[in-house]
Amino acid sequence: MEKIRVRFAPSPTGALHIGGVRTALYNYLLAKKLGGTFILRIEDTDQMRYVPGAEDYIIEALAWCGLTPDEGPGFGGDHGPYRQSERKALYQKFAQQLVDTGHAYYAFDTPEELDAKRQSEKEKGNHTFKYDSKVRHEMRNSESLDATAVKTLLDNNTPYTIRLKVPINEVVTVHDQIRGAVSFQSNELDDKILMKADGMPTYHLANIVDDHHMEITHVIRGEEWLPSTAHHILLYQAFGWEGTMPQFAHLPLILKPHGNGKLSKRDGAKLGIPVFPLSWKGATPEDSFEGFREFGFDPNAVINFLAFLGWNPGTEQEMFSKEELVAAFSIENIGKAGARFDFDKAKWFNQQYIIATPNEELAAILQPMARAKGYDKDMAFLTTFAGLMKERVLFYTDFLETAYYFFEPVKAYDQKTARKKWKSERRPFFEALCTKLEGVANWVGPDIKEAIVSHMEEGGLKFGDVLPIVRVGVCGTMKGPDIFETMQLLGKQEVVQRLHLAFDALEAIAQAK
RNA sequence: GGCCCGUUCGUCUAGGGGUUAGGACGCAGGAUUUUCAUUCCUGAAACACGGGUUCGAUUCCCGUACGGGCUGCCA
Repeated sequence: MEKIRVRFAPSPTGALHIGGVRTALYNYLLAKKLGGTFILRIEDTDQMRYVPGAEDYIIEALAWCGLTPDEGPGFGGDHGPYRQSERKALYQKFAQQLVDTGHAYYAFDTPEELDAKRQSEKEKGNHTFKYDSKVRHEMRNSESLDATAVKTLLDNNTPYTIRLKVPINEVVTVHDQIRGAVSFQSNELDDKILMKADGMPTYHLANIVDDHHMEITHVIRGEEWLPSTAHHILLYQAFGWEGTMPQFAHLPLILKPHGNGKLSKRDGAKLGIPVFPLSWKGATPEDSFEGFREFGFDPNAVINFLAFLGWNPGTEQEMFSKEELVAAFSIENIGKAGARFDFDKAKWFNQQYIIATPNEELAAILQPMARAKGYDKDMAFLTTFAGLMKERVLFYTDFLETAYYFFEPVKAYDQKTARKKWKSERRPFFEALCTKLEGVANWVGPDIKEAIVSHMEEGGLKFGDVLPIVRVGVCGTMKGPDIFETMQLLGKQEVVQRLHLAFDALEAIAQAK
């Protein structure tokens, strides 16, 4: 059997949406599972919407997710170039071929004329104007005009588009791998523009020409493309390429967490959740977004989460490494209905990944983040720290934010604990505790605990009287890892120093009430 | 409006003519942990509706409703 070839073909019009990442993922997964080739193709045929930097973003986002293309711009491959703007001549040649064989025609209607037509039809109460087989003879094109008129227009360099001449009274059937047979009446199909007046092809033409020349075997893309697939099949037929036409699989869309419609970039800003893999700095603040990476997500968790938005393995396993996803993936297990973006589930996946990651790896991830914050701690410290904290964080960023007190002095003390637990008359007891701690020869958790417990018993106090003060004194908060382990990591000098400082602060809070 | 796709707990979903309709997230309660979290246990929670077909439909068919997509010289 021939090796499969799939492509991910984004348009560089801005940041790559998380839905696009999922499309890339499914393509990648299928390619890897079948030992095929995963191709990246940049569909930059719209000069108006082109955004500089978007292509770099796409490549960096795929790299972060571990979805490295086998072929693509900058990745090599012998089916290039992989940017559509660099394949213009090819599209022009094939568009011309279609005109010559009677499958397409020149259309001289200007955008203004078309707008006016749409407007007048609307005012007449008709349905939306459609440029199709029923009206093309009323328009200005090489179907309605005689040959000499057309030649004159062409000789005078009149701007024109090339439109697909959709045949009449045919049924076009898409055999979708996910949805089965989907049929369209050709009479319902409009004469899609194939070549724009600026000499660039539209998606439809470029897509078919490229998929054919790049020998694509499976087209896996969003459901929004299902309606135009009928046109695509017509194009394959017009070119005589039906024999090598790829298989189609149209993916269900990713929907908003709440309310109607598909997930949009606005939802990210509105709900304070990431909808892009990486942060994106657009021209305006409204066009700038925080990404999953900057939010503190592990890319493998994002991949795992995304894989389950529209697909499932058919078993009850939920945690999948990329390799396991490759092994388990199949088009048959892709769902048909749109899936809501569930950020709580994404958080859960990330938490599970962090817990499952070895402490040393966590430390390596944390080190650059710590340095950026000016925290200068070695790998041994960070490794122990990671082990202490990993079961109580959701994101990588949480490590250094909620547990900042491992790196710098306590900024604030928990008011409630201070008021409830601090007793002025016990100050001598706690001062003595510090002295006792200074005497601990082997500064390790169990010995620290023993020192505190024995001092507590001598003073006739209970755990509830002593530990909250120690914890808040050292950490400022009642939340955190085992206090004795924490004290060990922080070191004797630091702990004793913090405790002395804390007694004053706690006293002040208690007095203030 | 037209065309196309879809519909199982709040969410992601498994299942499939006869099941106590399964799992996960989230939620509630409990155990462990003298903090928080983790972990474990328990619980509430679903087959959109109406007709068929059938001995029997959540499962098959048809409608309806609802949701989604497309309807650009965007992709």
